[in-house]
Amino acid sequence: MNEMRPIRAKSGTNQEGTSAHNRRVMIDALRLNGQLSRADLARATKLTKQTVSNIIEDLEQDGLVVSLAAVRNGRGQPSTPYRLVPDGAFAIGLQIDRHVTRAIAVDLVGTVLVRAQANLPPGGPAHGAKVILDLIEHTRTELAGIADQAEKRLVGLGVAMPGPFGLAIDHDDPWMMAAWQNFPLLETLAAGTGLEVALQNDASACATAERMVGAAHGIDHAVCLYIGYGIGAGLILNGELYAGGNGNAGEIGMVLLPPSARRPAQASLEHRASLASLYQHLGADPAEPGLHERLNVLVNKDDPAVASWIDDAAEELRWGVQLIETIFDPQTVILCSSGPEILTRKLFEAIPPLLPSIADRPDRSAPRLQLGMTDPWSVALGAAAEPISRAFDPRFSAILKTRANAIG
Amino acid sequence: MNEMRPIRAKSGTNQEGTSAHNRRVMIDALRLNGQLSRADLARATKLTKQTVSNIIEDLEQDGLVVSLAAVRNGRGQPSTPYRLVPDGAFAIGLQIDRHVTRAIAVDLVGTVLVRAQANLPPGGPAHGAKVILDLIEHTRTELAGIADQAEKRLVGLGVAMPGPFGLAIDHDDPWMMAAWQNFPLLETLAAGTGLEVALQNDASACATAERMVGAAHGIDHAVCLYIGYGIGAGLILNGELYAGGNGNAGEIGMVLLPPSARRPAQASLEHRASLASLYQHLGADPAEPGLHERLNVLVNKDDPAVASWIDDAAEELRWGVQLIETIFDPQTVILCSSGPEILTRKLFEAIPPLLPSIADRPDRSAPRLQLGMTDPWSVALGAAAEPISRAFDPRFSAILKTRANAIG
DNA sequence: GAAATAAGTCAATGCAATTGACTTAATGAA
DNA sequence: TTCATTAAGTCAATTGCATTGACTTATTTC
Repeated sequence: MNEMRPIRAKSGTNQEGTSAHNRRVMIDALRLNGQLSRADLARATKLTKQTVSNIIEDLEQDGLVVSLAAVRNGRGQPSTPYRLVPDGAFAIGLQIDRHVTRAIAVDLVGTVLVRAQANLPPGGPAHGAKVILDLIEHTRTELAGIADQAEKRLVGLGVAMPGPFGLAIDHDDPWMMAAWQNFPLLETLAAGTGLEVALQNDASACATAERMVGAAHGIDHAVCLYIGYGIGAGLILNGELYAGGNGNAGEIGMVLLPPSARRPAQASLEHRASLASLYQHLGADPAEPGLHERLNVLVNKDDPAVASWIDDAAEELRWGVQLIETIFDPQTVILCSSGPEILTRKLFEAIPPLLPSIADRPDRSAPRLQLGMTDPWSVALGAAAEPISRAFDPRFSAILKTRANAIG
Repeated sequence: MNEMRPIRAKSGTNQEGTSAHNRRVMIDALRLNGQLSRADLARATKLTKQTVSNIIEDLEQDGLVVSLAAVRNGRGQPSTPYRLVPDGAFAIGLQIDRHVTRAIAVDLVGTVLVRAQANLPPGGPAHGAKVILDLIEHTRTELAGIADQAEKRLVGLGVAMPGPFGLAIDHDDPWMMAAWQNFPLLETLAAGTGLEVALQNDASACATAERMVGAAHGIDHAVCLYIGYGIGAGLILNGELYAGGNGNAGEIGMVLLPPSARRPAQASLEHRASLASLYQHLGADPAEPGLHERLNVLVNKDDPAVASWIDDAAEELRWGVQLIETIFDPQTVILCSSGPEILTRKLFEAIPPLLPSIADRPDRSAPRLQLGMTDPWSVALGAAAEPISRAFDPRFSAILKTRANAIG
């Protein structure tokens, strides 16, 4: 056939794909249920006992699962439960923010083993790249000191930074977030660390974290409403993170208010409910050292300026929640923030009553809105969770062949 | 283990799943590329020539593909292209609207073979159910007259009706759309037809149609902005229709306008840009016989009332497009409507200039907004396309085991 | 004509899940 | 105590689909 035009098609699969999927399903089941016997796994995955036995044996050999003491459950031979081995795999997560960068090392079950932080000098990647590589190196060394075989079991490096990605940019700030986007960051990090590198925006990272160890654990349809310097939504759809056609899905902060709102043209949600808007409201410089702590104090003592911002922001977010519910029909919405915990909590408390929406249904199980992780490190945690998820979670792409065979 | 608490886990897979997936990949590739040789398929799917040969032989035996005349392409043995056989499978689609119901029969490639329509009497399912079953029966009979083996190759019945689904409802209209929702429609239809039945809302159906034979053909991230009696968005995410946690994702018409808009509380997009709003604007009764044609005439002669509605609606939709782009980051947005073609076209022309959004990127290929199918039957077509898609498109769920084995 | 190139087939192999019988270890009833 | 019952888990053989490597066929190029 005409070799000129590219042929569009999905990949096929083979027994390797089958096997890979089944291994992932086992790991996923153990992650969700804590501990399960081989018989449990066989029932839950609809595979045969024998198949499960083989796979579990394999996973045990690979150091990913271990057996626990046998338990009697009535008649019949006692079962031997298995659970995940935390030290079975590790990943490093990197958060790049405006003036700070954080690195985290996690294990297979999402426990944080190392935290490290560094200030990013103004001037963008020209100066920042080395700081980041050093930070990763430092994290990696610390991890190697704590966990045996950590290097061998390192599955990748996840990176989170503010989006959106890939746009033509006409303005920039002293920290040059825009410059970071044009910088070949992934390539630099891959070359500098020798690890597989993947990028997501900070709201997605938050959602990834919530899915591994937080409120979205085991939930297939959840949206994280993330309030950072900007605002974004991290989307868990069909049990997987959804990034959109260009990795920018969920940039809810850039939604313009409707034309009839009689607002200054092109006002966006971000303008009234992000930390940036709070800093502006307070007349604070986002780069001010110790701002986070000062903010913490202000919120604690019920500073009126902060309180009035909370009222305004909560009103906007109330609408944002309704928007998310209406558009995504998730099982739950999770509020996350990189701000001080108390601020997030107060914001969370100020949002109700929620507006009527399709989420207001009689058969709900999860709450419409819940508080997510309030740790400012949760974005970095999500960054670290991504490689773990990519390596071990069941997903369509994992069954597909990635390369053709020698013979054809 | 404790049998009491249910174990959450995904299904495993086996060789059946592999084989099923690979068959679907072949069909998908032929659908997307028109015609391909076995060698083409092997390269595109990354499977071996032999595997492809076996599968194609199977598919040919099953009457799903046929070979065409061999073509010479330079050196080497000429290749034998294959294409899908339209008569390889059929499906029936049913659209239930307020006062009318439509049925369509399509073949494997989405060609419409039968159209049938009936008025729905007021009074909801009590009276309507029989009308619908008769309409389906009629469509089926006609199809059997046209296509050989149609009954044997009928893969299912797709149903489309206005959402949202599953809410507690406190008001209703004479056509009792709400009553339809509480009625065990799927069960009734499954029992009455003996077919597999699936339900989607009308915006989703439109997206399904656009994906099979329209502007979303071969595009993995697309959103249909559908203007019917209400407004909705049909979501194609990662190449599959996304329905949300409860089948209500994309109910964009129910998005409330932000609080700061100084509007009557709880105004929604639907109030100004749906056909319902147009009927109200014109003081027309939606149930008026021949309304569609009258509207057609009005639009054609540039009726000022219609024109002013178009202006208003276009302004709202301009915002709606920006909202969709910002939230889903699709490759393209497709405007669909169940109204008269000219109305849809005028609306489409009135929407630009589009608002700035993340979709406004330097590396675009598809237009940000395009006109979809303007046929009022496209919802019914989408309903019919769903069973075809479910039976033949590659998707994650298709590889998973659905039942455990005898032995275990 | 002969070499090169590509499509497609043949027969054997490989591999992961399946099958059915079997073993082990508990409970509960006689 | 004994023995049937129930359930977990193993063993060895089988199945079924993709793969492998050699081979055939048909065309172009030199």
